[in-house]
Amino acid sequence: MRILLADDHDMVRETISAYLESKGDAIVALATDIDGALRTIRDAGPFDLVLLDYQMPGMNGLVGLSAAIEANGGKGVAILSGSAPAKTAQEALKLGAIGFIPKTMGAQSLLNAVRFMVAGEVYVPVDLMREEATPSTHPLAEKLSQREFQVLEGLCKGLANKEIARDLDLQEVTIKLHMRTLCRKLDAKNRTQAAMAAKEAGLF
Amino acid sequence: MRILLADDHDMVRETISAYLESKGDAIVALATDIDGALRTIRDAGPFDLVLLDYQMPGMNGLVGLSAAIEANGGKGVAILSGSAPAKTAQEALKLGAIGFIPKTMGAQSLLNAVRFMVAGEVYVPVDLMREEATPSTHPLAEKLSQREFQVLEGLCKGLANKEIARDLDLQEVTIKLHMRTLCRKLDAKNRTQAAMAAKEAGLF
DNA sequence: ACCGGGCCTATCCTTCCGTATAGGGCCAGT
DNA sequence: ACTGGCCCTATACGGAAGGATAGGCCCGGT
Repeated sequence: MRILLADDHDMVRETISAYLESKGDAIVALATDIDGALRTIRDAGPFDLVLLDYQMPGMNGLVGLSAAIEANGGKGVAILSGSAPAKTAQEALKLGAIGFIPKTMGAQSLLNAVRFMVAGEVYVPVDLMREEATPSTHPLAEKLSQREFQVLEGLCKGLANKEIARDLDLQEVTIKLHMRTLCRKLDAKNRTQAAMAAKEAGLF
Repeated sequence: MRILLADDHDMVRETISAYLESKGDAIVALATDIDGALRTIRDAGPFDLVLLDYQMPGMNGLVGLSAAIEANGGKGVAILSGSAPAKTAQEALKLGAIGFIPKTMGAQSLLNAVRFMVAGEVYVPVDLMREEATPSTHPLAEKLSQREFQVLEGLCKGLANKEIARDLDLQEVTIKLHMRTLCRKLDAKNRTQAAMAAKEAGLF
């Protein structure tokens, strides 16, 4: 099977490709960014499977994914992600990805998943499906109430209290209240620190 | 040579260890977090080299590094990092790390570096040294002046304009000025969005 | 029945943020 | 010599953020 692996980390790219080639019977082409990946797809024809790192130069969000899917003409494209926000996985699948693979997955499992996807099946790890069933369950987010979580989400978009209030159909003062408890719980001095803490924890 | 590799991403951990064991003549022990790494070091005696992922459960910042260095009694401990802020590398070395390895490095280079460090030498990639010489050189940061960069750094710590002004020995108004141009350049509506953008870009 | 916790709202006040306007100094390229 | 970019400062104002205090609603546990 012919596979294209695109990841900007040389080490990750080379070791994973070496693994797939030795343990699996794969022929692996490599790319370091979206542009390189798209070029390789066009030059070397469609691959049985294209693996795209989620965090890579060029593919802001998932815009690069659509381009790759189109370029690879029918055959599968999957997303490879280090810190998987679960929500991203759903969006990727909605855009037509054939799979979503967190790097927390084992190497042998990766190989199995790759074979599965090459066969045309859609692969999603059970962890993410479970996480979809029980909406949140995040180590840091467990301390927060639902409201506080919503407010934090607005905060991380850089919204003002008034805007968050409008979005949630509440009064501005209420947002301020939540913001204060939020800052306490996240051990932050102000909204910016709270936002950074949330970002650091991988929420949003 | 006996090596301990600690990384919370199963895939990365297993493929890299497979590479080191097949291409290099290494015996690789594995751990998924700091606690596991420390336990393994104590149980299985000191390793010729310990490789710690920078972003891993338990090791907030570099506090886990010191513990590992102490536990490994004299023999080397190195940091493995995905997004290398260069400054972190210097701090790691200051704390007694024997090396700093960005994952953007090739697999063969990793092997060379590992052999080098096992021999007792301190390894740092030239990229980082160069980056130290020419302070910044960041894709997004190239648009920013030095001052703006400093202000952004303070912002990302969650500091108030007044505090940033004190740190840089400037007037608060000046900070406000930079903050405004900063927001324009980062395409942000306010300081929070600017901070998130910086975080997103991997600065700090 | 009572209490506590989460939630929403209100008023008041201080401080900080964001913006505008208007200077001056420094240095590099034209 | 002039322009333009970067840097610093000053004054001023409206609005937002942050904090304190106080009250009411609903629900689950004692």
